[in-house]
Amino acid sequence: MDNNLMRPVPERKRGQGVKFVYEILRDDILDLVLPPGSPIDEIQLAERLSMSRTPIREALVKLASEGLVTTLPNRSTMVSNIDFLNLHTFFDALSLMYRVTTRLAAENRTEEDLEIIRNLQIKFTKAVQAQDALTMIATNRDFHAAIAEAGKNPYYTGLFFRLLDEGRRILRIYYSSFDDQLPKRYVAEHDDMIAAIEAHDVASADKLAAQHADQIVIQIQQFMARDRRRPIDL
Amino acid sequence: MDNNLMRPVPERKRGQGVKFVYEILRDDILDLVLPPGSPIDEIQLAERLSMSRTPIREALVKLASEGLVTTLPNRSTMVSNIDFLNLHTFFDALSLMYRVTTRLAAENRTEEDLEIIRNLQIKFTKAVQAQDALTMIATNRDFHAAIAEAGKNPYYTGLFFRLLDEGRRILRIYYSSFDDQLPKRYVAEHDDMIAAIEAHDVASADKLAAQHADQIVIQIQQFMARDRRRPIDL
DNA sequence: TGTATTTTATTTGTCGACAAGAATATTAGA
DNA sequence: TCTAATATTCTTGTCGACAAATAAAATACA
Repeated sequence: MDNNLMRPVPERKRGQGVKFVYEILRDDILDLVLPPGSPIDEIQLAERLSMSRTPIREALVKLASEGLVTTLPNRSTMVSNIDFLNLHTFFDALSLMYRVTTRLAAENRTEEDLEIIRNLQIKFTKAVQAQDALTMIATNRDFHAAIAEAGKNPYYTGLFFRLLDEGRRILRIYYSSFDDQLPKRYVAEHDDMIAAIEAHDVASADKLAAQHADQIVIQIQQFMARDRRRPIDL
Repeated sequence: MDNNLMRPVPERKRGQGVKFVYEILRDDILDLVLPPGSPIDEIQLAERLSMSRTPIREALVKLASEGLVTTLPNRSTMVSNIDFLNLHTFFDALSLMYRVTTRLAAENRTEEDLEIIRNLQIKFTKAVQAQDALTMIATNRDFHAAIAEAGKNPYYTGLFFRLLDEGRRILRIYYSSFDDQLPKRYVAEHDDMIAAIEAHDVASADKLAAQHADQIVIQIQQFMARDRRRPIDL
C-alpha cells in the first residue's frame, strides 16, 4: 500500500508543476513502480512532492484521458489495470500500427530521420550484445517510435506511442529473460527495415514490419504462457 | 471576441462540474460555435457557468489531451486550429480506420450491434430524403461509430472517434450544400456495408469501406476546392 | 513622430480551506 | 454474538485568494 516515490524533489519553476507530476507518475506507471490497481493518494503525493493538490489533479486528468489511470467518481483514482481478457485487440492494433508507420516512413523519411533511426539501432544492438533486457525493451521502443516519427502522421504516432507504452507495461510484467537467439534476430530484422525505408521500398517495409510485429506478439504470448501467475484478470 | 455560450445554467450536482464544462466546450468546438483560434477565457467561462476556475481548468486539460484545445504556457488557451497543410495525414488515417473498423465489425458483430447499425441507417436515410445536411453529417458519423463499436477494439474506436470529430469540424467549415446524387449513393453504400457485416464477409466489408472512405475524402476535397476562402492556414 | 523603457493591468498557475460523499468505526438493538 | 443504525474519519470536488508571468498602457527619450 506504500508505493513510495522516493525521489529528491528538485527545484521547480512556476508553470512546470503539472508537467512535473505527470512525468513522474507516467514513468512510475510504465515501469510498474506503481503496479496496475495501485491507488493514487492525492494528499500523499502532494506532501511528497511538496505542492498543492491542484496541479496533481490536473496531471491525473491528463493521465486518465490517456488511459493510464482510472478515476471513479468521488472515489480514489488508481493505476489502470491491464485488460488481459482482450489482449488480442492490443496485439491487433499494435501490428497494424507497426505496418502503417513503417510504410509511411519508407515514403516520407528524410536523411535526418534515417540518421536518428540508425543511431537507435546502434544503441539497440549494443543492448543485445550486453544482454541488457531492460535497455533492449526501451531502445526497441525508441527505434520504432523514431520510424513512426519519420512517417509524419500525428494520428498514427499518437496511437502507436500509446500502444508502445502499454506494451512496455506488459513486457515488464512478463519478461524473465530473453531467448538468446531471438534478440539477434530482431537486430537483423531491424537492419532489413532500415534498408527498406532508406530505399523507399514501401511494399518491403510493410512486409518486414508485419513479420516483425508477429514475432514480437508471439514472443509476448510465450512470456505469458511461461508465466501463469495471473489466471484471468488484473 | 465575444464567443458567448448563452445557455441556461442548469442545477449541477457535486462531481459533475468538470464533465459539465467539458461537454459544453466540446460541443461548441465541434459545432464551430467556438471557431478554431478562439481564445478561451477561464474567468469569463467561470462567471458564465457560475463555478470556480478549478473544474474549468481540469476540463481544459482534458480537451487539450484530445487535441481540441491548445494551451500555451502562461498564456491563454485557444481552440485548436485545423492543420490544412497536412490534411492528407487526416484523410489517410480516416480511410484506414474506416477499413479496419468495418472489417472488425464483419468479424465480431452481434445481432444487437446489427440492430443499432440498421436503426442509424434508417435515420440517415430519412435525413437524406429530407435533404437535411447537418443531420446527415451527424447521423453518418453515428452510423460509422456504431460499426466501429461492433468491431470492439477500443484502440481503434478511440482514434476513429477522434478522427470523426475532426471531420465534423472540417465539414462544418466547408459544406455549402450536397450534390443531389451523392447522398443517395451513400445510402446505397451503407446498405452494402451492412449486408457485408451481416454476412461476416470481411473482404467485402473492407473493400466497401475503402471505397466509401475514398468517396468521402473526395467530397471533402471538392468542398474545399469550391470554397477557397481560406488560403493556407487557419 | 517613432522607439525604448517603465508602470500598470490582466491572466495564469498554485495554494490552503471547506463542505459533500464515501468508507470506516462505533454504538444500539435483537 | 450478530446485524442495523448512527457517528466519525477520510477523501474528493470545489472555492476564493494570491503571487508569478505576461500583455497592455504610459511615459521617457531620441
